[in-house]
Amino acid sequence: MGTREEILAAAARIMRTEGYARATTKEIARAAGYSEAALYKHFEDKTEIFLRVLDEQLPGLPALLTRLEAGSGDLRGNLEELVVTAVRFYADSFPISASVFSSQRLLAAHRERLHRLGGGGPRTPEELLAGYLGAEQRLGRVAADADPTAMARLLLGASFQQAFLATFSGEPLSADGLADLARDLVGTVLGATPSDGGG
Amino acid sequence: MGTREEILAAAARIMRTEGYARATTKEIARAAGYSEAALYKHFEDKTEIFLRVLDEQLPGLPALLTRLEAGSGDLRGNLEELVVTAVRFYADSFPISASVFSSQRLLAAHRERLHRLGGGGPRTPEELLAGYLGAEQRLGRVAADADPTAMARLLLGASFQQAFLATFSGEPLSADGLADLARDLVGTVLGATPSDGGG
DNA sequence: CTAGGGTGGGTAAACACTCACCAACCGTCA
DNA sequence: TGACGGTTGGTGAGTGTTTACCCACCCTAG
Repeated sequence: MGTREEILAAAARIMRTEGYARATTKEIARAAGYSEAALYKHFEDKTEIFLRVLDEQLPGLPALLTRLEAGSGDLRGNLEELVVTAVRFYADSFPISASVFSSQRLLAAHRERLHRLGGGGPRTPEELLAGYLGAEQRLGRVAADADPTAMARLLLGASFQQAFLATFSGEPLSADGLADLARDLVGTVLGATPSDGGG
Repeated sequence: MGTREEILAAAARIMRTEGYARATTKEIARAAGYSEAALYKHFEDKTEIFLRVLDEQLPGLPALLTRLEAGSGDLRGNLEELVVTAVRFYADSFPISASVFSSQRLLAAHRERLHRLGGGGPRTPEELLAGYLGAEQRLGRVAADADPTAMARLLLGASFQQAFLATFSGEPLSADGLADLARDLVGTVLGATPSDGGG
């Protein structure tokens, strides 16, 4: 890992654990094991560091989504695994995403970057999941009158909010709790709750 | 409006529009029309100002939720109105809630406050909505095998995330778009999509 | 010898917070 | 009525600290 990547990793670590306010140039340099001046050999300014963290240091939810293949595996199982992954992903990335709201300048810069990158490239998680559900629908594994976009929004939205609440309250996400949550959410969205519904 | 309330309103305004990073004591004082020293006549320190903003300056989603009465009105209509209100509420409060993540100190202080206030008092939106749905279920207006908690999490979660995405992208929430969203989400959660399903 | 990547030790500005002071209002008392 | 003193809520001008950022310099590989 080069110096540049060490700096970005340190910045991401601090933002996750201490919050944006503590992610000062001095703290980042110390955590990365370099001097403050070194930051400026690799980045224009502090804003660029944060934008790079957002671009390069967030784990990939889209990666899992593009692996979803209609018709393969168990639909319910696929969706439950997706919810578990999504909650973990959101819980991980939330403290960093939230810091974008710390400054209007950061927010504006990040919006512009997303616009430029998002033009013809990867689509949003919502669109990817809706696409998958639509394909399953065409295969007859999802009710014909269902609304794939609404289903995607409900599942990802609930994952997002549950991750937010967990991060907020500081309680760790247990594997069991996550599995229960995933089963209940997927069961409700697919329309038929299995008979052994848990708490 | 007393000085104290003017200060809180100014702080909330700045956090909403400029972000936490710009919400300095100097800026708050200037926006409120007082000197910096005046802030410290009314508040212990800056942290207290932000905690009070969170307590007193956020609009009330719980208020709408407690007005929901099982058996009255149209179930679908009630839920759609709730979704519209929830998206607006979350979009309003997001920039302020997000700033809690700016500092571990703020986050810890806010957690403790929530714990103390939440001990025997008002419950969370999720619990209130699940309670309402359970009551409707007992009245036969919601399918007997449905999971009220999962339904509440899906509806509020999707509202939360859609509000986040709108705030993030900077696009305003149109009344029509919100109504469509609410109809699709509620229709999917209740299990039967109306025949005239829109885009 | 040069160039890229590193550092110690700065700088000016911004930060949260405080101090001595003051004006206006209060009930009291003659 | 009106002088008196205390409390409340306000201020201008600071304080020391922390911030992002930079300069002069250095070390080493090619």
